Amino acid sequence: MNDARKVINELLVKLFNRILIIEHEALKEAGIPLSMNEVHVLEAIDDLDMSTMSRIAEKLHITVGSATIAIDTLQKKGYVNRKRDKNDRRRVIVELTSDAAEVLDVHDRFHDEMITAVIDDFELEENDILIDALKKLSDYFKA
Amino acid sequence: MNDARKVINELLVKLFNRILIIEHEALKEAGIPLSMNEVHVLEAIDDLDMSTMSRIAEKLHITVGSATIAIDTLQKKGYVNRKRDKNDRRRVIVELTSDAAEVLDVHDRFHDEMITAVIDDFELEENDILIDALKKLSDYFKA
DNA sequence: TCAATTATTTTGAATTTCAAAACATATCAT
DNA sequence: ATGATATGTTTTGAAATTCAAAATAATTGA
Repeated sequence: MNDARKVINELLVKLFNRILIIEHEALKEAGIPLSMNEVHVLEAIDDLDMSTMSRIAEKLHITVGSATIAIDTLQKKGYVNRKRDKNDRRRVIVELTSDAAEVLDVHDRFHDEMITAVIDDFELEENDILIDALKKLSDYFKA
Repeated sequence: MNDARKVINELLVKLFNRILIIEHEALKEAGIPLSMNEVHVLEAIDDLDMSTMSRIAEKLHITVGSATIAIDTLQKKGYVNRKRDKNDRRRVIVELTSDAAEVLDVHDRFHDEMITAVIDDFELEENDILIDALKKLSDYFKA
């Protein structure tokens, strides 16, 4: 296996786990009682237009039953509220509280710093090549 | 936020999860009764020289108690064996069975195909730039 | 209106996680 | 060599996380 393959594999296998662990420890130190899994639920809700239980479950690739339980504990912890959709009372809309917005802000800033650290040194042309490669990687998994 | 930042962030936030989901579904379809978490335990054991409980726990950033339980279920499923270290009988050495080796082979081939898909199109010079960028990303998290 | 569909929750079982206590073995100092 | 301390693993109890399947509730369409 040549150097390129080794480095890319190392990246895929280990880097992402390392990021998750670092983020998890940052939450712990900040006294935020959330797992990374729970932060990902908050992110999903933030991304969705109408964050119903089934859309949240679909986005996170979990069952709706699992979503119910995830939202239960986030609600107990004060990071989300449930409300019924007025047009279709079967639906539950999940909303983020201001506490959740704060957590997501911190999370966004973390990602921002991380990216800055990586791309600040690059020339514009090198940036293009990097983006090309990452897009290719990303596209490979969309298929 | 410019295009480079967006793509890199997208990659970090979503690509890894997508890979895990795809790998998990591949295991399911192959009838292998393991979660990705459990595969990562097998990988850790494979990587370690002397795979004692505490080394496995350290490598995976979990407590030794959690490692005990993880190894218990992998043992029940027939993917690992325990044996006592003869020089220090406090230590438990965990060994992979041939079933585990098979799972890791499939996992390795999956990663190989993935990498091939990404780098096949690149010129050698572009490869160097890509590796540079990925190393920078990786180094940032080693600190 | 009544059956079928859609949305969510509940249930029961298995895994995963932690911290702290319990247990076993080894090492070090006296 | 023996008693204290350190090291390695398991056990315990509690909370999260996951799934599949059953139960409940509301809507839609014939």
